Amino acid sequence: MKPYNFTEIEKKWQQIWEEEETFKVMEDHTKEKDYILIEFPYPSAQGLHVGHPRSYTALDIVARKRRREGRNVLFPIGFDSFGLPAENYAIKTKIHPQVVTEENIGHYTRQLKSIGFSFDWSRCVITSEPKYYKWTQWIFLQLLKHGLAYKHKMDINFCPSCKVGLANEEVVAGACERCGETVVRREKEQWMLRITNYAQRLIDDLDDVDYLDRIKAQQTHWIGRSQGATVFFPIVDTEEKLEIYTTRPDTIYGATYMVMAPEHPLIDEYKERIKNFDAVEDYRHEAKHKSDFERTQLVKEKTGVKLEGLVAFNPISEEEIPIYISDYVMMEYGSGAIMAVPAHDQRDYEFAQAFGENIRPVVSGGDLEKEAYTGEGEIINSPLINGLSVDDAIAKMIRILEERDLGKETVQYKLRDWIFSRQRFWGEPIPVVHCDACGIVPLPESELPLVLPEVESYEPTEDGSSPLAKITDWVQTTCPDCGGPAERETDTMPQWAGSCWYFLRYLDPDNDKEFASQENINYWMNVDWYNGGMEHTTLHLLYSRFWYKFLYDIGVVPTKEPYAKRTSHGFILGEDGQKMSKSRGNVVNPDDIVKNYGADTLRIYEMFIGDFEKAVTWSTNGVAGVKRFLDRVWKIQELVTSDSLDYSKDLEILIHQSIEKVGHDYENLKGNTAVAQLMTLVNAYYQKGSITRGDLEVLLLLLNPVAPHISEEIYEALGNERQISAVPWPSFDPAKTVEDQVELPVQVNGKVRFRLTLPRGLSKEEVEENLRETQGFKEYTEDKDVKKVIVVPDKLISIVVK
RNA sequence: GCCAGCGUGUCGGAAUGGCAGACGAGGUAGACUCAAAAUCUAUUGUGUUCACGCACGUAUGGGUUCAAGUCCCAUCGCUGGCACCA
Repeated sequence: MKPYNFTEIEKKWQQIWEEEETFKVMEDHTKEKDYILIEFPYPSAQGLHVGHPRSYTALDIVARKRRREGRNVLFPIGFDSFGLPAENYAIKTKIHPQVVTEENIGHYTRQLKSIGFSFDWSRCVITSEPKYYKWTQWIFLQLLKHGLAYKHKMDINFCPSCKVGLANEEVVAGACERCGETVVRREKEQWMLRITNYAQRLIDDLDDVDYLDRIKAQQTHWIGRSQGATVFFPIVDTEEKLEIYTTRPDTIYGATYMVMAPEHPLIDEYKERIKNFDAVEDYRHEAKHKSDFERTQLVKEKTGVKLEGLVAFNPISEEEIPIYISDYVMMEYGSGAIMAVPAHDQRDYEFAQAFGENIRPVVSGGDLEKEAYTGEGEIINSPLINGLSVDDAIAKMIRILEERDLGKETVQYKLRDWIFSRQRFWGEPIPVVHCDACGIVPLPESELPLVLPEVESYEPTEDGSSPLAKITDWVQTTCPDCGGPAERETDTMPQWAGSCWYFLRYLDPDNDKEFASQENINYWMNVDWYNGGMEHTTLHLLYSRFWYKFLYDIGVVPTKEPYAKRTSHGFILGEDGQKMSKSRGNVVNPDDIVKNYGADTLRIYEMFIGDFEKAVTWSTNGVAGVKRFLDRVWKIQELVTSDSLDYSKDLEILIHQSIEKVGHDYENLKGNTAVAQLMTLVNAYYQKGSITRGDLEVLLLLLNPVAPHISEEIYEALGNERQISAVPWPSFDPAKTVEDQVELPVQVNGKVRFRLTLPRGLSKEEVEENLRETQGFKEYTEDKDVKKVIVVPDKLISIVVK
């Protein structure tokens, strides 16, 4: 017999699948569909990571299995090809990001094909292609039209050396990730998307989808809904009212001072009245130049400045109370100001201690000598609500505030609007112009796509604008509305834009009239199963749900949620248990595994390595073990001594069990135990020494989703005309998954003492009758009192004696 | 600090409340070989016994149960996420 030449076999089958378009999906809308989606990769210069095939294989298995169950399966692939690395590379080398991106996509494509995924390559989408991003721009224009995109001045992280705005992820320990320069805050006008309008729906609709609980929990937490009250505190001797948000209106009698964020606009408005404005300015300056990093590192020490000359009035306790500014209050949350209740909030407590402010308890309990008391208790020192519980007091105080027009019940979210512009080149141009006469004017749809112009250099400009700003003849244009001179927007969209809707483009990737035909959308949506990394839970996953809900609102998609089911895979760590990285030298290249062990070994190993959801450590020995398994599978061909398509009698039960278990495990991302079961089956075949053709074929049918090449090869060698990919998934007979006889362990006072073999299916009474006959029973109950006999039919017997 | 999850042999890991350690790796012994690799066979939680066996054993301490790795309470440790969010 020929040796197992995986290189040859894998090349052969990959070629067949490509030529025969085996996995091309048909728009046959009469069939039941399954839309199975993996997160499309960013085509990095490093090439595929061994982490990629883990989730791709798991879902490829599901796709391959479900096709064989007669479903119309869409399992597409594409590339999320806009992004920073290609641009940074371009700055260094002057090579157009497009060129690098194309090369990388070519590399990824070859790698992915070498692993034998059953993607429908004919539907490949690439987000940096104009025919794709035309529709990303189109969606942006719809958002703009519906008031969900707006420009807003705000502080961003800015690297003075690179002259570029940085995303939070690009700031490491307060410094620029690329050059190490200390990052400062700089005010810039940014495009924003009103994701906050959808906050409540993004929480509520999680009830209707099947996501892992931890994904739901993380999203809910990220959106961060809280319920409380807005209260207005008048500022003495002015018409002004300071608006605050609190979740504890019950403690308002304990509000002995107020704190505003350093950026609060009221400060400038009343600077004439603030006697120590210099000190205030110094503090504000300091706070502004503290990076987010420093701000959070200095959590312990409370700092601030009292505003001399401005005094607030607590409208419930009717006292005048001082106002401070402090950077522990954030401008971005609530209204940028708080009522400080030092007795019942730990931060306020610390601040009050540092500044000698009055700590007045209004809820009984705790020890205010040590810390603030945040628990339940009876309201005290609060004439209007004394004696109530916290919950009742909150409700009553909100009523009082509303009656007296001093405030109202309010819901707050931590979620902020999405900063949607980047001062970068390699992204979708934002398709609007700035016209002196008309303001911001969207491009008409007919002018889409607005394509990226050629630029000389990819460096940002002096003032931190996108390199597009330097292309004068591109920037200078005419206003689509008035025909007068206008300038194009030079910001581009963030990396996340293209991935917000790519799953819709797969449905109809070449359509140049619509982003996808309504017919196809109606047939394929929702995505039945979407798998991706946990790191995308609060960004990509949330953003794309937001866009999809918007598309639903404007009537172009039929469902409220894009993804019916979401699962997540764990990371693969290097052999040393550390994250794989070049500098650690622990990177495993999937190409090497394919070359030295074969794609099937890689695929099986990635499944066998451990619990799909957990982080796992790469093991070269483990890979070798899987290869040994496939060698054994290959050599099973020599064990076939009968051409019968029936299963061997003494293997029948194990085979039926395996069909059940392997199918179940594949569907539940338990590739590890599915593979273990296949190993058990193979071991049993060897144990028996001679098997039928039917025995081998059923093994191949089960093995095929995880190891498609070797299984097709052996199946063909057995003389089958059809490929396994066209053979229905095998079925099992539940009656044949169990033995006629069962061996029941007999526990005496919780310990297994002996066993009893009985026919399956006996009633409790029958089992007990049989039990009482046994030598063991007599032995263990001799001169003892049998308290209880518990029979779990076909499982176990438990005897309690005294 | 908060949220989610985890803790099982030498290692990766299995176990709808019902025989803990499936499957794999590694180790040990043997077969084949001049030898090695590969392959095959046996063995492999700890203690104790010549042995059948017996006792112990799923981070720690307690509890519920005829029965707990699994459920409950507390503690310790680890991982991921969030974090001066009022």
